[in-house]
Amino acid sequence: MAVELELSPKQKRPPGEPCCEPVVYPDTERVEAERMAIVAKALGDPIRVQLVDVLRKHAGKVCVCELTPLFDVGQPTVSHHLKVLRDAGIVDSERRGLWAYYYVVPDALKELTAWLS
Amino acid sequence: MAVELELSPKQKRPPGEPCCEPVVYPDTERVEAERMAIVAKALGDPIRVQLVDVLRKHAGKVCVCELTPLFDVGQPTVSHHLKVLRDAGIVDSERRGLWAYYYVVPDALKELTAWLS
DNA sequence: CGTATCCATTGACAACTGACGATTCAATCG
DNA sequence: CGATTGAATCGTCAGTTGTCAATGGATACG
Repeated sequence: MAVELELSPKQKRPPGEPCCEPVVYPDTERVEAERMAIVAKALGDPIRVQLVDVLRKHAGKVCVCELTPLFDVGQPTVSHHLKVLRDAGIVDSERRGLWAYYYVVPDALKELTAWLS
Repeated sequence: MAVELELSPKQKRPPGEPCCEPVVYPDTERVEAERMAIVAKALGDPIRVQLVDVLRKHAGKVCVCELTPLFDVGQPTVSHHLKVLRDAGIVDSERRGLWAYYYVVPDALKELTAWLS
């Protein structure tokens, strides 16, 4: 890894000129990067990482009342974190009677995983 | 996917008792979740995602002066984003003369990728 | 009906973020 | 030396985030 690349001038450039010519950047990447960032940002909190972890390990729908006592924060805060995950499309919920069941949206993390690899 | 799981009571619970018994949560997960969140948080910005993308595609060390013109933000802001990535252990830099070269730390994204899969 | 329960929402607050302009620092060149 | 350049740092500012206490809404039970 860490292959040495020969890039641009990099040495003895006459003053008055800019350093390097800008690397072209495909515009399609920009939209893709935005999606990655949204998902990654939603995972940028330990509680939300654990929430996703629990939901995945249960491989089904989990009641909020089971998630709340897992953390040292109040119920509204857990509800807030679940909303962040839902807004990012990572999880979704289903109300059944008095309870709300959350589950990981299949393939929601697929794109980010693919990009990371 | 989305297997239905039989969980706890969930129906006709006598008032006065808590809803569900809390699910046990291994403490080792907590430290792991913290590391995931740190990396994910660092990737939670489109510019930083693109920075990592460019650095990876170049498969080597890239001068900051080549990165700056790629974005619609000033040089100090790009420098700030690079610092965030470096603090998260995702990239590292090497100064050679007047220029700074950045590169993706090998296996820096390995743990997050493994967790996502 | 009234009450209890689960969950979401609101408002408030301190802390953090991303952006900029200005400055600083180190290294190179004349 | 003095001037220039690449890059980092500093201050500042608006916007966002994580948390809580309090409230609200819907459903179930008696």
